[in-house]
Amino acid sequence: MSGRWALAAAEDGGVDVAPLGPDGLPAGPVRRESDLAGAVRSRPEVTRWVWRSTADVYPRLLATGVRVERCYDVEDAETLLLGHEGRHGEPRSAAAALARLRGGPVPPDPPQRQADTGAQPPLFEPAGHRLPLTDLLAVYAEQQRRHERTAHPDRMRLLTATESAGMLVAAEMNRSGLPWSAEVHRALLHDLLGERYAGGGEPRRLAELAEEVSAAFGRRVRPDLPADVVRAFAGAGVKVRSTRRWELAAVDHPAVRPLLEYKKLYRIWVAHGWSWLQNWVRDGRFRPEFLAGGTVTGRWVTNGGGALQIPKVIRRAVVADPGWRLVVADADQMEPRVLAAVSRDPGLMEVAGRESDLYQSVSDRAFSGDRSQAKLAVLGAVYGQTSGDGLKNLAALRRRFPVAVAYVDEAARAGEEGRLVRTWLGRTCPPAAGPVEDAGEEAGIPVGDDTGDQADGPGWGPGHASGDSRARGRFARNFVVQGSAADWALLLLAGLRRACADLEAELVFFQHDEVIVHCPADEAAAVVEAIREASLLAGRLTFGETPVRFPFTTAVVECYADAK
DNA sequence: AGTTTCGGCGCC
DNA sequence: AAAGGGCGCCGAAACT
Repeated sequence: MSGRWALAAAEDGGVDVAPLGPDGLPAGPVRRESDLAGAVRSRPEVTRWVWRSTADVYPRLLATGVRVERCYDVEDAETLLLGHEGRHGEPRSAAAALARLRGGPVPPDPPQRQADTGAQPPLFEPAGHRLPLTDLLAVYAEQQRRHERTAHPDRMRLLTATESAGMLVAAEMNRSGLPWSAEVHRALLHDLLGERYAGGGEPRRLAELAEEVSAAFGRRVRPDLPADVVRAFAGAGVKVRSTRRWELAAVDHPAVRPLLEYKKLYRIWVAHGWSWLQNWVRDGRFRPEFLAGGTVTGRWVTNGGGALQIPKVIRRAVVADPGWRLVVADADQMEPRVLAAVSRDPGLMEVAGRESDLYQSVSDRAFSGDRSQAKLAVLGAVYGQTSGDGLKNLAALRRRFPVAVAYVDEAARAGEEGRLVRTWLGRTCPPAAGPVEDAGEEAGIPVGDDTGDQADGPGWGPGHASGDSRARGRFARNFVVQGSAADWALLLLAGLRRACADLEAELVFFQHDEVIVHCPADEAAAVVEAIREASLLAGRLTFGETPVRFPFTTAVVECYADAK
């Protein structure tokens, strides 16, 4: 008997397992086993494990060297199904799902698990999370039925399956870590920042730049304090509203150059300096915690170490093991290609059907030759740009690719009106997503008038198209593209993971549209080919048959910094 | 003293 | 040239 089995913690510390039939219903008696890893290891014929939570179960399996082919994560599916049903806020635990099914009081979700830096609790599925296997299966069966009630059941099934695959990948990457040379990193820091001084103060180079800034102003100024910098410029007769880089860059003053240099290096120092190295790198690996599906759009997030924001200059420290390579693969112009696939705009699909530079092609067709303007216009359409250069070319874009622009416009309208918006596979954006009613809303006030924009009181109460609803429109506009891109990227990851299972190669990094595989040098060519095949398959599985292609720029390197 | 928000910037 | 989407991180500032 192959196929699906289900698994749940038993109250005695053991584990219950049961085979499932093709209909998802139990196809045999529940068996009690004493040990989780043994129960899984002894059933290599199982192709999909149904369990409550991958984050609880899978790290324990990996710790004993057991991997699984596929899984179905009931609580993750519950989250996606609730969202699709427009019930985002409801508790998402399996216990809550069971209570809704049985009509009992729905328990609130237990507090979020801490990032597991320490030892794991002795039992998986601690009290409060655990659900007996028969109850878990009742929830699972109901979820199957709920899939059928969605707008596109086949896509929704694909979505929950691929999110579950993403959870497996994340757990495996958390275990493997990203190869990291502390030695290279230290040398890099020394080159950039100079010596560290005792007492934890600024390193030499930062101290020197701070001196230069102060000298330029003729008084002591701390460049890391925005308020101090704004005051200093005011004292020098220069009005700046903030100390953002682009605003300072336009100012003609001798303090600007050292100030901008300071800010760049300061950033390295505080975010990726010596203490970062101390905290996050051990035994030649950087180990952040990847969280699959950590955002509403489906993009991943990481806990710790800013793993998705590694500055380019620091990537010099990502170095393959001796005799191994890093295969770095980056999807080319992912967003417009995804827009082509979801909107089915004939012109944009044709352009996206070529592997050559899409922005250049758009530029050739819609404008007259300027690639950077085409890129700005496309991204502006996706992000909901409201001014600037991108807007000027939006009209041309609209003429040449009317269906594509209408697609994101409609999403924006839906968002403004509080309607649900979905990705291609059915991940659903909460109706009030985006900036709700928090402060920092004066973004709608034009530059040049800094009078009391908070002295409004009854001025603009609830109602009409506020900056708030426009912000939700931009959020929804972006959601359908960014989220559908995340759908596709998950399929890609799942396919690549499967190919790597036959090799020594491991997935070690994933950042929205970029993956890194660490592999023996003689496997690199096979990995490159696997990426190509996974991309083809992911495009077809996610979006159906379209002419759209998703080419990758792939590099086989020993050091991440050499990839671009 | 401890906790939350802000400003700025890193990545996509 | 510079109002766009998603995040995390850090120290300072602003709170309780």
